[in-house]
Amino acid sequence: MMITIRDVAEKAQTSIATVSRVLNNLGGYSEQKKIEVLKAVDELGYESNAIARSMIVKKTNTIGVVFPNISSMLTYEFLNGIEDVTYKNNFNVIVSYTYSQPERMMKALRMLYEKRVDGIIFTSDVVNDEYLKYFEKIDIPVVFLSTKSDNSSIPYVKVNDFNAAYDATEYLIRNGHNTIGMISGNPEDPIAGFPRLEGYKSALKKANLPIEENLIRYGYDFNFEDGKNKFRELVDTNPDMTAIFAASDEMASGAITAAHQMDIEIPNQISIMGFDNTMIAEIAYPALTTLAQPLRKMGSEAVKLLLKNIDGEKFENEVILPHSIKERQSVKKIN
Amino acid sequence: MMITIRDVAEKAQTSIATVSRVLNNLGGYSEQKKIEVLKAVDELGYESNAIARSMIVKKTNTIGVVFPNISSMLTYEFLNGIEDVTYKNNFNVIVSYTYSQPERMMKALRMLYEKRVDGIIFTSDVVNDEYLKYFEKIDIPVVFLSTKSDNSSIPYVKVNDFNAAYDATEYLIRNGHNTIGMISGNPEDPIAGFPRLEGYKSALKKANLPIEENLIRYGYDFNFEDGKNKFRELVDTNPDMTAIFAASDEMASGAITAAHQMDIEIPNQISIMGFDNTMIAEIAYPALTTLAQPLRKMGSEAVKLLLKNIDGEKFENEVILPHSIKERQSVKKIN
DNA sequence: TTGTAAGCGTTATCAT
DNA sequence: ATGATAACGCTTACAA
Repeated sequence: MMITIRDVAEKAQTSIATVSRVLNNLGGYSEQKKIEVLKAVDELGYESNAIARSMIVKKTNTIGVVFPNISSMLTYEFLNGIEDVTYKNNFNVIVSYTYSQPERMMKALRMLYEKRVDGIIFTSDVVNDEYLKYFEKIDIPVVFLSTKSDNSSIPYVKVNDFNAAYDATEYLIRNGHNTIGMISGNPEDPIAGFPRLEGYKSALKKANLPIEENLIRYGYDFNFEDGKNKFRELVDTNPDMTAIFAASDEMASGAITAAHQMDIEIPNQISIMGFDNTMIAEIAYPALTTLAQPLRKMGSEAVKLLLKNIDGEKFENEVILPHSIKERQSVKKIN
Repeated sequence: MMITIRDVAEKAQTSIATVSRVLNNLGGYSEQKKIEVLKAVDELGYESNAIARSMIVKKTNTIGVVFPNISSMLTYEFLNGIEDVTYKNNFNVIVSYTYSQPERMMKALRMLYEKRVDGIIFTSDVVNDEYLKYFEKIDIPVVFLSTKSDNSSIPYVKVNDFNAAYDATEYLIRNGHNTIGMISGNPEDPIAGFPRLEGYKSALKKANLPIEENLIRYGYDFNFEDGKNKFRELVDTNPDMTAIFAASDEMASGAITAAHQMDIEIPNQISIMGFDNTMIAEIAYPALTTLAQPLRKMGSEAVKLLLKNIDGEKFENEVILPHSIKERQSVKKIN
């Protein structure tokens, strides 16, 4: 049935030990043996069994990645960045979607541990104590991607969300806006919610602009629908508002769609600034000026960090990647 | 270090066989023993090692999914549909992106085989003989998702792309358009290219409309940029054209963006019809009327088919899912 | 009901 | 340079 190292050894008239040696380039065999073994491998079409190997070497060359229910685009970009470097390092990646449900997360984590993945990338979700305790228990390298926890020394890679939101807001101010609304995500979200909200407020304060609660609306999922609804609310109650900063491109594009429906011209009447710089920003009309996160790079850096950890090398306990402002057409410069 | 079934047996004062039995609910032990074992498991925090189990039972409860470089949105929807049912069935999924490069595909396939996945979902890519030969060799259940091969009896799940494109074009005709351009993908693509093109032509023919090569443009990646460029070409050389059918939402949204730049009103001057019904269709402005594929469902059906195959149950060798037309605002009815 | 022991397909240790 | 053989952590006959 399945061709094993034994079949190869037999065909090459040698022992399984020698076959293993040549297959793993360990040396300690004659050139002659090597040729015979390789020939047998080729003729039999033998391919080694990583499961059996894993048992011995205690390494599966597989990592797990858990995603909550975040934007499809974010997921895609992260995953691509991740897969790019795992591929180069001969690792595979198991993905799980958890929809931010703790039971689902725990089951996913347990399955990953059962399969003895060498490491885990935990993405964009809030980190609770149950997860941390489990990470501690299973003692597998973990890195947080676009999230972090103050109760843990697990390394993370992200942008500085506070600074990013500050810069985005400051960009609007610099371009002549002084009544700026915000479509925030869930303010309880310790990454994409609270810090971005605070960054917005901080930029306002720095410019001596008042912080009005009425100019702030809270979505809960950073999604298109939220953006649409919150835009309407914002416009209905803030006639003087000239710009809106949305905490995600999806929300920003929802806002733009709502604007079209309300016959409000973007950016002439109201400017909109997004966050993320996913493909959505380009597709929206007008195309979104947005705060760009290096999403793919965040993914690949997370894996690099994880692999260092797995290999027992020294690794950073935080990597903050630079953000930038991508100018397109959704913000009017009114200087 | 690692807690094994041995530790549990020792602590529970019994044999590893009995521990295994209660862990797997095999019966053949006293209630008393069961309690003791479970207690030991709990106290030690034992979690079984799927790798070791896989060696014996020759099943990893893992499937592999290979994606080419198709649209991020398609990938996301497929993967979600897939993961939904694997999760329910206690399977994990390993994803690989191949960028449609045969060497990369072969490496990915080999890695999946090395890890002894129980099945493979092969998505949206053209199937060459090398792949087919490898599938035959490794003798692992495979299902094609949104692709197929005439040289193979490997089962597939997809929509009927010819009919779908026919219906999309017929919809435009029915709504009063008679000079209809097409932004096709690569016509060599046996799934999203050729059949959709033929469906378009067939609908034209059926309505006694001429098929003009000048009304057809070929992108190569079904992407946004292609859509932009091909729209311009089409408009520049076809003053009478009132509608365009694009073979993907991404191309359609590219067309819309180009239209905005050229000050062409959609749908008043030109109607645009997309294909896929991804989130992009909703974000575009005007929102895309498009031919909807049940993407998530396609993913989940593919897994169901695969799992049946893995479990040795009877399975269909093709499942064609129904498509539909999702009306939004990008097509004008000029009756 | 329970335990002993033989694998599963590798790698790694130890002789030779 | 080579080959036996003992792990690895489980499941599963087979005995008792």
